[in-house]
Amino acid sequence: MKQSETQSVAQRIDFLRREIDKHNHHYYVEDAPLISDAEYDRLMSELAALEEAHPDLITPYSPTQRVGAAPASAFASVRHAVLMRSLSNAFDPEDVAAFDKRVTDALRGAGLLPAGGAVEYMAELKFDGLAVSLRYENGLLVQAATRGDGQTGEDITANVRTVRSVPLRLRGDDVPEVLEVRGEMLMTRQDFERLNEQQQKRREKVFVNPRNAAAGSLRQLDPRVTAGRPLRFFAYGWGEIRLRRKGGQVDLFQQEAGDAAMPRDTHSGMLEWLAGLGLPVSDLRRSVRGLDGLLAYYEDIGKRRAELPFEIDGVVYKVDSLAAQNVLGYVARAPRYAIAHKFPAQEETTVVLDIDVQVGRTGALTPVARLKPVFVGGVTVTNATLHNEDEVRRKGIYIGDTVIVRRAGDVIPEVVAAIPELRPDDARPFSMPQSCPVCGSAVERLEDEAVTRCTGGLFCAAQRKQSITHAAGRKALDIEGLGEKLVDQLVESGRVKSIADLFTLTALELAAYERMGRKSAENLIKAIDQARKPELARLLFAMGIRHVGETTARDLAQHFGSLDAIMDADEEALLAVRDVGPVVAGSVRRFFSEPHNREIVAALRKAGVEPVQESLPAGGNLPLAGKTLVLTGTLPNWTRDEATRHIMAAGGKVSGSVSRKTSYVVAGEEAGSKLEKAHSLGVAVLDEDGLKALLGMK
DNA sequence: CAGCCTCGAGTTCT
DNA sequence: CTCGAGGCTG
Repeated sequence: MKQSETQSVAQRIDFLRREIDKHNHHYYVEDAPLISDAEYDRLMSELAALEEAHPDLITPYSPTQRVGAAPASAFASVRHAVLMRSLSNAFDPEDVAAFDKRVTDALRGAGLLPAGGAVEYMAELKFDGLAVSLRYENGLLVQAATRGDGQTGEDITANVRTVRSVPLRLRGDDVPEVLEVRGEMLMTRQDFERLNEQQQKRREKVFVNPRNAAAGSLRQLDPRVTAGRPLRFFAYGWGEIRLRRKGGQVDLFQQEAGDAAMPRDTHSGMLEWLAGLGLPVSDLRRSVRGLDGLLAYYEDIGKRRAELPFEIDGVVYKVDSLAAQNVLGYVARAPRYAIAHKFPAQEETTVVLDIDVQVGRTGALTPVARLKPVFVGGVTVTNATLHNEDEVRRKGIYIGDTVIVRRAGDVIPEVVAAIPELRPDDARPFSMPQSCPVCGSAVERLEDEAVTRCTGGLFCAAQRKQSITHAAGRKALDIEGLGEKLVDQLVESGRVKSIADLFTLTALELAAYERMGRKSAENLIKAIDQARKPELARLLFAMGIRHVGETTARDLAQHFGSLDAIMDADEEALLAVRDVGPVVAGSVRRFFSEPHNREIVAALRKAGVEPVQESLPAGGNLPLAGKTLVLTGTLPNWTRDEATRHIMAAGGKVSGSVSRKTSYVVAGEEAGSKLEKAHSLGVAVLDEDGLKALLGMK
């Protein structure tokens, strides 16, 4: 091969590497790709082909060489040139106030802060991932290590090289001779879920949370496995830094923050400097002033926590001036110039004391974990549903196990997984009882169904109680004052056997029950009396027919117009209703062919209960006709029901789940997964004002 | 027949 | 809110 040709191949290879590095940076660090994935792939394959033809030109810093090393048998240990410290924690505003006061006093004492002046801080996210240290020499990534005990960590260079947001080469001409970057490895929630789906398909280990997934991925002995894991990196600090003067001479050697001649003189400036070298730095960092600034940042991030693509467990405050940091120094292993302000944990471990079985309105037996009380997500959790038998098995939960409990974006606590390593010898597996724990009737579990049911029907006190509570509910007959406790008494005394019996109660009679004064008894009778003219749809829903919920009840009421018509409808007539198939039709048919249920209807009528037909929304040009909306989070002024009423009055439909067919998602405060889904499907998102505007109310 | 879209049912804590 | 399951659509 001729000299000039080799020369031009080398030039082309070099050009391709620089191009690919650039596009990597825009894609993974700036989050703003300049070219399509296909174009990127073309560059990569051209480079790979050239390198294959000219193996002598391959260097370890080529983008094709991210997966280089062969599987290792163990991780070597690495001594950090500069200690990797931990942070002290603040759990409430008082802790933060104490921190700010300590800092303010110390800096005033040192003459670095005028009297009355507030401290400048840099506030940033506290990522819930793994702390790592990256060492660059002359701009090239030479080593990556876990935090370990802060002094010594494990060498995970081969794995970290596969992470695309970690540059193998720093950008720019003026790279330091040595730079140790400190930061966090993590996985986004979306990537975590995708990975788990994949793992499940391959019948491999499913991870409990993004943090564990990130940790597990970095601890792979085979870097090829790590390469398939979608890890991200964010830089937030540094260890050793050696800059060079023009001409290549080393200018300074930095170990501790605040030494005289760092590349920048503030923490925020340092992070910008790191970003300038091509390292990913979160753009949710802010410069703030004084205690108020710190707490405002905490609040702001807390609100946005659910919509962040990755998990955080708090925020971190650092005194911004490096000179001030230096004055403040360190206590034990933690700097005095910084503190982590933690959010209430969203995940905790606790112990399953027992697994009880509850019986629902339809007879469904639900296992419920009784937990050792644990504070998670801002509340103390003592119970958590385990849904059904299969779920308990799938999660491998034994009574006595230590388990991970989560209270994620939503409200309802969930047992995520058991930790089998902590299982005591006397732990015992859970099994569904053979008979109903309330009435003793046999239980059955139909093939292809996940739930086990009590066959006792209304003979079962649990089912009687639950069906009456259901009928009194806000979306059914809306009888205020008929709570669970009172229903328990009424059913246990035998006075109330069905919803019809409610309408024969007298105030005098009621006053005899526990915790029922004369006044509240009279109020309840008034509430019951108001329920004598229910909308047909509400009455139908109140009856608790299997497979007939709020929506189906409304559809049936609208289609048939009267209770008699529905009671007498045959299967064929029922199937003509939209969204009613054989299962629902059969269920309605069976319910009303049951003499017992027809008796209840007769008794209701005798007690003066007569359904009224609801009025349909007026025609004309309704602004939301044909639109489907989904509500999530808490709106500033309207309750969920109020918003629903307004939307329905405008001809719109309100649905519970977001799909491509959703016209708008109306998001309020603390919106959860539905908002995320709306973003990922590209569905338009409104706030309350936006909704009002659509309704023509603004 | 598969895949999508909804609905129903059960649940926690203050 | 989430899961399971019913019903409809391509």
